[in-house]
Amino acid sequence: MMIGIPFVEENPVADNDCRKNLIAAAVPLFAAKGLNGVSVRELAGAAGVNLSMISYYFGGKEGLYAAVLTEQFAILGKLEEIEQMEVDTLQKFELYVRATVSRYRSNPYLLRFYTSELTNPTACFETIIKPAIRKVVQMLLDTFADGLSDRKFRDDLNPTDTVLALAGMINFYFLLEPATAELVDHAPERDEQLIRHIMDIFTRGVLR
Amino acid sequence: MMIGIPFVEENPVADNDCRKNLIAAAVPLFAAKGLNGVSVRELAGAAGVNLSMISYYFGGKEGLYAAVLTEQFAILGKLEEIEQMEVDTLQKFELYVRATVSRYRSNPYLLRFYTSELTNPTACFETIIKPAIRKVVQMLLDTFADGLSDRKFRDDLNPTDTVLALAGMINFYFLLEPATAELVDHAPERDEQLIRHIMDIFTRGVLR
DNA sequence: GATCATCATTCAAACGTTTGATCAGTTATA
DNA sequence: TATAACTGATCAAACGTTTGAATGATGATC
Repeated sequence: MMIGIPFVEENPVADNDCRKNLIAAAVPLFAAKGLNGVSVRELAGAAGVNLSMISYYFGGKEGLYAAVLTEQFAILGKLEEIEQMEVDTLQKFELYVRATVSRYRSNPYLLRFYTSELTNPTACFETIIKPAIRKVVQMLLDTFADGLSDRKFRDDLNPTDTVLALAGMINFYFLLEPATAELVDHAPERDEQLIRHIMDIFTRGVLR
Repeated sequence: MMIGIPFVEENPVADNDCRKNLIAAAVPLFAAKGLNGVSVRELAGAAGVNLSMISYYFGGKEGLYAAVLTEQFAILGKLEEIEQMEVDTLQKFELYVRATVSRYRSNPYLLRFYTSELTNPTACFETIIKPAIRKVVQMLLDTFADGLSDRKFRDDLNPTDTVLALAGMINFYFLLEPATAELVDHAPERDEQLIRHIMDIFTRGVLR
């Protein structure tokens, strides 16, 4: 009988191919079809392992999904460091935009999980996604407050409207890609121009 | 034997309670859990009709889903009229933002279908969602071109970056609501302020 | 050094349940 | 009475999970 989920190595000493392969194969599948859109047989088949390994290592399909999301969202923690950096307040916003772009470029599946959980939340939403997002928004709000107290930013703007506007400009660009691929050039080569334009609009909007 | 889908009244002369109830019940369920997250029994139960009515009226679960999406996205067609209106170019953008806000307020499920299809596209994506989105983006691009040729807008901005920035600001605000409800005030009473701030940032960004 | 017990791991097979779809049959309508 | 609307029962297929056996490596015991 299966009692619990077996040990999880913190240090990657033991490779655990089976476990590793399952997560690697699950990422693109869950990202494309969602938790309910993929079967355990499809997951096991793509990973090249026996389907009972999902229950063995993750306690079930939802456990594997949670493991995937945990791995995907770990990278969001890096954003918190931005506020502590010793650069101009406005440059912190640009760092956020740049970090967001490079995150989506280096991990093409993150945004799918992000919006999938926002739209059709699973059990993971409250435990993993919501806290991660709130940390980022809080960081942006604090950064805005810094710029306000330094008398760099206009004081007639609502902080949340402002930072969500910035986050919206950059996130929505990537979200819309599947629908506007033929209409809009989403090539990575254009990222620098995109960042400049977004920061341009934002800067004119918030500066005194 | 079931041969095909029965007649679909264009004019709502016959009420067709069964069909109507199914769509009405399916909207919140599909919006919350996605196509694969709801069973036909759950749908029929919520509508208070027999399970086989789904196949009878819509040819199956996916048919009901398509009917829901068609109904939800029909309202997007209204946006096309904006470009033809005889108002200032910048005011057209504000009309777009206002229409978007009021659309999400009057139909709280639309955004879920919108982003759900963008993230985990079903068969409906290519036929219903993609064309609808592209029409809106095209309308915004044309509006921007008008402002450019009138020498009202800066000519050093990329049109697509600009209009997607505007669309992102307003859409992302609603998308993020489930995650930031405790952090950000999303009350409809604040909508007017939100619109003003977004248009404020956008106007400063694009005007010469 | 050989034997044994123990352990995590992996497997094929089967589990019971739920799925979406369909059927023949019944009621309602016109 | 003919057609449309609807019902309860039933279907095969797919679902996620569990089972018990097989495997191979590890360490202790004699």
